Amino acid sequence: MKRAWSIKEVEDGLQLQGPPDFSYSQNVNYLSRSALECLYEIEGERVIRAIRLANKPVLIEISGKERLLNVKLLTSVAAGRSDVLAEIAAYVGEWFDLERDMRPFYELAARDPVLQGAAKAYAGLRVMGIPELFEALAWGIIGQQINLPFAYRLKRRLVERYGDAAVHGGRTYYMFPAAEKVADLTVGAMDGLQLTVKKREYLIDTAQLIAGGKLTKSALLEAGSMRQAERMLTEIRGIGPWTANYVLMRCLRFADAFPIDDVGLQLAVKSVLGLDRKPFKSELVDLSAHWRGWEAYAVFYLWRLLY
DNA sequence: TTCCAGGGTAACG
DNA sequence: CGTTACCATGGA
Repeated sequence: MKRAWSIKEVEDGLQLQGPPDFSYSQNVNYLSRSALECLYEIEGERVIRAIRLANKPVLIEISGKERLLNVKLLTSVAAGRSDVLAEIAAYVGEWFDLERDMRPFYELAARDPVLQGAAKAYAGLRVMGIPELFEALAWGIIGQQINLPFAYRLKRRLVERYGDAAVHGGRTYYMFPAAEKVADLTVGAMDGLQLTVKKREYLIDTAQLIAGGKLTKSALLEAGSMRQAERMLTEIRGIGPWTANYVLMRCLRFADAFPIDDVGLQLAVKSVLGLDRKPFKSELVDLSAHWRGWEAYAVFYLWRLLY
């Protein structure tokens, strides 16, 4: 199968050429949106993070310009360097959404009064992904019904207590905790994180499903349809429509995933349309009829107006 | 104190 | 199936 982007091995890592309608700086600007993020470090337009390969952290540093991404390998790899680089390329490709052809979205957005402003302002932005399923689900669960700065604080506490890390240049780079690690925790052990008891239960239950192989990305992708995958997720206690669609959007990359009940979406639409109240769900249903097939990108671009 | 934040469950028609 | 209480936690 032909990719819309290309991979080249170079001396210190990889050089990726992104697809059309991809802007490195737009996506890095998105990554910079919160100073509270704890899973990567941004310096100027360079991004450094640890990713999990064979359950061990490998450090990469990404830089780039326009459609180009340079991925520098900071961890020394003795054997199987090409295999490691291939896995890194796959991760970065998923993270930066390099596979998607976004032209249909931009055509649709240019004609849409709600989307056209954001689509123009952030042209080249992708739905930045969360490739690891447990990280995506956990981040969704953590973020339920709390404001974003607090959600970041909760994530940081969890990550610093249970996440594996790599040290480089005197700094510590954490990975999100492995599902296997959280699967073995108890509600009591998770005291002091400021997570509600319910959320702790949801996190542990979800971790156990993933660690036990009962919930996987491939099972969700092969569910047959987005609706089927959504059903698989919402059958899990603690994962409702919002969390399911959030994960389908950012991890499984369904372009038609749609967390319609999202407060951020409501606030963005309120702002764009100059309403004096949040839109009713029925209004969002009507507005989003124009977004069909691209709801996830519509939401992501609207969120970008806020954060 | 009240209201809100990138919701979810359970009970009830 | 759609509605409606009720829940949980910190911040403004």
